[in-house]
Parts: sequence; C-alpha cells; structure tokens
Amino acid sequence: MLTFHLVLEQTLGQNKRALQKGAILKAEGDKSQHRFCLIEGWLAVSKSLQDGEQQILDLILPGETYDPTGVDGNTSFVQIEALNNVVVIAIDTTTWARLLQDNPDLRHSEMLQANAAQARQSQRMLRLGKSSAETRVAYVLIEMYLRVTKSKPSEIFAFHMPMGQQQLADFSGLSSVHVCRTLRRLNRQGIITTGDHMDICVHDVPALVDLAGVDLETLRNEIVPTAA
Amino acid sequence: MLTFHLVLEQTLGQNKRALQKGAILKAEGDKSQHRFCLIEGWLAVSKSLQDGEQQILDLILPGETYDPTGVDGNTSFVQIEALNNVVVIAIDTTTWARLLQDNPDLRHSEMLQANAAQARQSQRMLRLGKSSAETRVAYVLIEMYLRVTKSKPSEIFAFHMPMGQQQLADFSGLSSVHVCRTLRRLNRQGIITTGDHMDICVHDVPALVDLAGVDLETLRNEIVPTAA
DNA sequence: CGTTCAGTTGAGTTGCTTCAACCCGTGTGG
DNA sequence: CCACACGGGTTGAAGCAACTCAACTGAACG
Repeated sequence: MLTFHLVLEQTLGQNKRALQKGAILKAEGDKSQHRFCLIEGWLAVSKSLQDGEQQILDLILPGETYDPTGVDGNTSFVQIEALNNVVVIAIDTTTWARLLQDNPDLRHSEMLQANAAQARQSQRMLRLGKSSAETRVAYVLIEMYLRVTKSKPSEIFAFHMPMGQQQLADFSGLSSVHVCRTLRRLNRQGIITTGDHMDICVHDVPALVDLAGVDLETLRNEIVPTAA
Repeated sequence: MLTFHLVLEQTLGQNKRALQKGAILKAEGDKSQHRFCLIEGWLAVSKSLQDGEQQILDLILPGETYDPTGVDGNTSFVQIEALNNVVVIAIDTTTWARLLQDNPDLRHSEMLQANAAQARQSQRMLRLGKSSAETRVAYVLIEMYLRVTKSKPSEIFAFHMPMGQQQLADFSGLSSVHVCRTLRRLNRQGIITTGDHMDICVHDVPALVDLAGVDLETLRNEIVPTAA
C-alpha cells in the first residue's frame, strides 16, 4: 500500500483532483477510460433502479483503486460518489497498464486488493440475500471496522464512517428508518455507541461479531489485503 | 470464446475432468491453486452462513472460467457445485498466467468476461437489496435468457436452467415457496410457461423485461461479453 | 428566530417466511 | 405388479420482520 502511494505520488502527482463531499466522479477526458486511485476520503460505488432506489455496491477507502469501466469499454454502469471531501488521482487505462507492467509490487498489491474486494462483495451478497437486518448492519460495522483499523494497533475499537443513515441503509439493503432502529437497539444492548454523525465505538466485539455471523480473524484474512 | 475453447482443448485437453450433477469442485493437487474452465454443464458458486442458509453468488456457463482463490492465495471462501453433469479443465494458476501472457486474444476475452461477471453481480446485488420478489425472479430469468441465447438466433425464447426451485431461491434471495408462487403467478399472467424441471419459455418478453426493471439491449451489452 | 435536514419514535400495513398438508412422478423392494 | 417411500413442486394459513407514513426532536445555519 505504501508502495502504491509512493509510486503514484511521484509519477502522477499532477493528476491529483480534490472533490467536495457529495460530488459525482466522472472521467474528465473525452472518451478515455480512467482508473481512480483514492488518496483521501471515502467513495461509494452505487447503482440505481429507475424508480430512484439505489444500492451501494462497495465503499472505497484511501489507498484503494477503482475502475468503473463497463464491458463495452465505454459506458460506466455504476455511479461513484464522494462521501466526504476526497482526493483522487485519475489515471487513464493505458498508463495504468504500463504502471502495472513495470511494477511487480504494485501488480501484486492490486491483485490482492481485487481479491479482497471480491470477497467483501460475496459476504455482503450472502447477507443481502439471507440475513436479518441486525446481521446486515452488524456485518457492515465489522467490515468497516476491519478495513479502517487494518494498519492501526488493534486495541482501538472506535472509528468513523463518513455517511448518513440513509447511505448505510442503501449499503445494507434496508430502509433508513429500520437502520436507525437497529442501531438504536445495538446501543441499548451496550454493544456499540454511536456518536456525532456515524462515529462508531464498539464495546462488545464478540457480541457484534456474533450478530454478524462471522469469525473475526477468518474475516480479516478474507477481506483485508494487508496481512498476506 | 471459440478461441478459448480451441486453445484449451489443444494445450490442456488431458486435464479434462467429468463430474456428476451435485458434485462439489475441489482443487485436486495438494496446495496448488487452479482456475476452472468450464466446457460443459453449469456450475453454481455459492457461500453459506453457519446456520446452513446458502446464497448462490453466480452461475457459470460453458466457455467461462472461474478461480475460487481467496486473498491469502490459499483458502477458498466459496463453494462450487455442479448443477448437472459437467466437464471442466483445471489449470494451475502459473500455467494459466503463462497462457494469458502468450495469448492476447485469450487475455482480452477473459477481461471482457470478468467485466461482464462484475456487471452481473452488481445487477443482482442491486435487486437483492432493493427489489420485490417478482423483480428478482424476473431479472434472473432475463439474465439467464440473455446468457444462454447469446450466440443463438434471437428468435428463440425458450431455454433450460438445470436447477430446482430451491436453487433458484438461493440465487434470488427468496424462500423456495415464494419462488414457486412467483413463478406460478408469471405463468397465470401468460408471461412465461415453465415445463419439466425448469424449462422456461418466455412468451411476453416486454412484460418480463418490465418486471425485471431493465432495458433488454442495455442489459445485453452490460452482461454478455460476446458483442464487444 | 425561523428554516432545514438528519435522526428518532410510534402506528399500521404488507410481503415474504414458516409450517404443514397434499400432490404427483419416480424409483424400489416384496 | 403393486405398495410404498421419497423428493420436488404446489397451495393454504398464520406469523412476523421490515416497510411506509407521519409526527416530533434537536442541532446547524442563515
């Protein structure tokens, strides 16, 4: 991951773009496709039905990359939104390919990243299809907990998610009202406390892990690419 | 796709394996990872909760490939099951990498394939999170219709899915009972007819497409890699 | 001080699930 | 050849989890 930052900052620092919270990411160049490399802030990748309902497919954290290109190599079928103020580097795909070619470490780390993303998506899909609201919310909290604290000492059980309850709802496939209730219930049971604007503090990790229906270490290996 | 078959048959025909309906695919070699290339039959990639509930994440059709490798490059976090009698070729990952290296066409087609798979998964996730049972079932039917008939003349509106209602339920995130009801309703409305063991015949494509909440041609471009 | 917007809570509704019974085609053993 | 069990699909009845609608709160902001 460090490698990643260094390489990019050095070679492509000039392509850096800062975007306000709520901004929609679009490739700027006319037709050329881009891969987005996130330096700061969070992105949400989402897709929506014609009736306006949207589902957040994945969240992207600093140090990760994303390419919204569709099959036809032209249209993008997803929407990317900045959840807070972000800094991204947009690299057109041919340049990116060259970078990968030249830098085995980057190639390796990107592969791990892709595998992890796939695993996360599978986990969420499983819960979307077969789990209760409580499990879905608990799982999202655990996943984000693991991803946020991946490099930090693991005694910290508090983190911040820059998103509202509506967005958490769009991520976990629930209504915002029900997300609220569920969060409140977890609060009352003393499992977590929620602070200003999605500051999450997990008090009872085992309980939350249990609700989420996961094994913490197994999930970490599956989902967080650092370890490998 | 044809390229794909030819290349593989020629170079790796000896690794072919035939498996009975219901068999679980496992890498056979001790520790080495494999990519599975499906020649005949259908595969289901699934994941399950500890309580036994399982979600089918994707279906794999002849001509497609799948690599179940997890982040740690060791454990697989998904299960692969043969939905009917299948023939697969298992290629260990280093050989596969060499194949990709040497064969630009294969590389290209695999990239399209991967994009399409990603797009399909996004579509399903969207519906899993935000849609009614009717929409989910209709979408699955449309998706499989497009994938099955991709190369065939598009006047054929009938196809076969080698899976039971329980499996369709695991795929669409519903109970088997409700899948049954939904299918029955579509029958009564004259939109489809279901025959022996999941023979699907679509009579009113526009209606089904409408229920699924998609545009047929847009979806085809997004999901079926042949066109590009 | 009024407006706005996210979060919270209650009340009522509904879509899907669960449970259970039943049907029917297939296979199997007496 | 019949009897029987078995598994998948079908249908009804009842329950419940999550949704919608709507009202209220409180913080943020002009």
